[in-house]
Amino acid sequence: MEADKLLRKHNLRVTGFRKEVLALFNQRSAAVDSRTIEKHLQPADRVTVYRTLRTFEDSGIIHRIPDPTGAVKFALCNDGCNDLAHHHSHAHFHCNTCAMTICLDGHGQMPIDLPSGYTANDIQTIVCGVCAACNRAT
Amino acid sequence: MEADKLLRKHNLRVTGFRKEVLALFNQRSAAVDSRTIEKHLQPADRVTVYRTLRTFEDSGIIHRIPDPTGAVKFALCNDGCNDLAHHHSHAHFHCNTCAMTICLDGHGQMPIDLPSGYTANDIQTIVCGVCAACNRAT
DNA sequence: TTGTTAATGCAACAGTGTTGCATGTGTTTT
DNA sequence: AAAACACATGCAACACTGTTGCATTAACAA
Ligand SMILES: [Mn+2]
Ligand SMILES: [Mn+2]
Ligand SMILES: [Zn+2]
Ligand SMILES: [Zn+2]
Repeated sequence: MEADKLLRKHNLRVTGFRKEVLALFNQRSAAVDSRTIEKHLQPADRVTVYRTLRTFEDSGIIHRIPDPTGAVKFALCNDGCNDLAHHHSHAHFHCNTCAMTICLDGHGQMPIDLPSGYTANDIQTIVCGVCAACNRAT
Repeated sequence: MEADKLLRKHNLRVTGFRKEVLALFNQRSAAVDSRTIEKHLQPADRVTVYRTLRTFEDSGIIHRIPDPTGAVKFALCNDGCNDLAHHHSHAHFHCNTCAMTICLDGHGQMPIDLPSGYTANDIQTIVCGVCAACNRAT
């Protein structure tokens, strides 16, 4: 979606920086971390990057993807997410070689037995392995 | 397993600090983070805590459990893990209320379709919700 | 018991993310 | 179009997590 429309739809002010961040998300197929935004949108203040990411996440524009190394990345939400709730049921893939992370759309979750008294809100699955590019390079 | 035997089995020197860390893991059913070890085993040097955790992880004594908030916790490996490889196929539960994390043993993983050329080594599943204690407290 | 090797403690540092506050900009109202 | 308002940004300072180098101490083998 057009950056202007997307921001207005989520009741956010349309600023140059936010449009640039959205453009960066759109031109990348992989998930993006704050450092990448900071470097790519020079000169970008680290604080502004973090606040923008938090605003986008709180508004339902992007979702947070922690990878198994402890790093945190973000990707655009497909649709239907807003300030009230995110609803994703997709897994993520993390490449152990190049650290790239992508969303894996289109498959459900296996039911999981929980101990008595426990309730589940959300199930997050991270598949770790080697991506196509890194497999070819081997 | 006895701390001494466990350490020797993994070719690690038996030190007081390592035995105390293992005792802490044994007396807790939930996963443990570095901060907890540091506070509980006063006076414990932060660097020593991190190096001990890394050594234990590299040796196959504990495994790393990143939770969706970005925090990292650790839990004892059941068995069969060593310095060459960890083999776990269990999910983890993270309580959104009290931030407690536990291992969920005894169930497999659903097969996941990957894009062409991608290969998977490991699948990590994190179930987020509310634990029994927090549900009762509501 | 002696010597070798590894573990620990301390200091300093890097990276990530946060807060307070002043200033600038987008949006709405008049 | 101008003014007023609310919010976004930039800067400085800080907290937290984790790492590295180096000197000292402790484990263990000979
Ligand atoms: Mn995703
Ligand atoms: Mn586990
Ligand atoms: Zn890769
Ligand atoms: Zn809880």
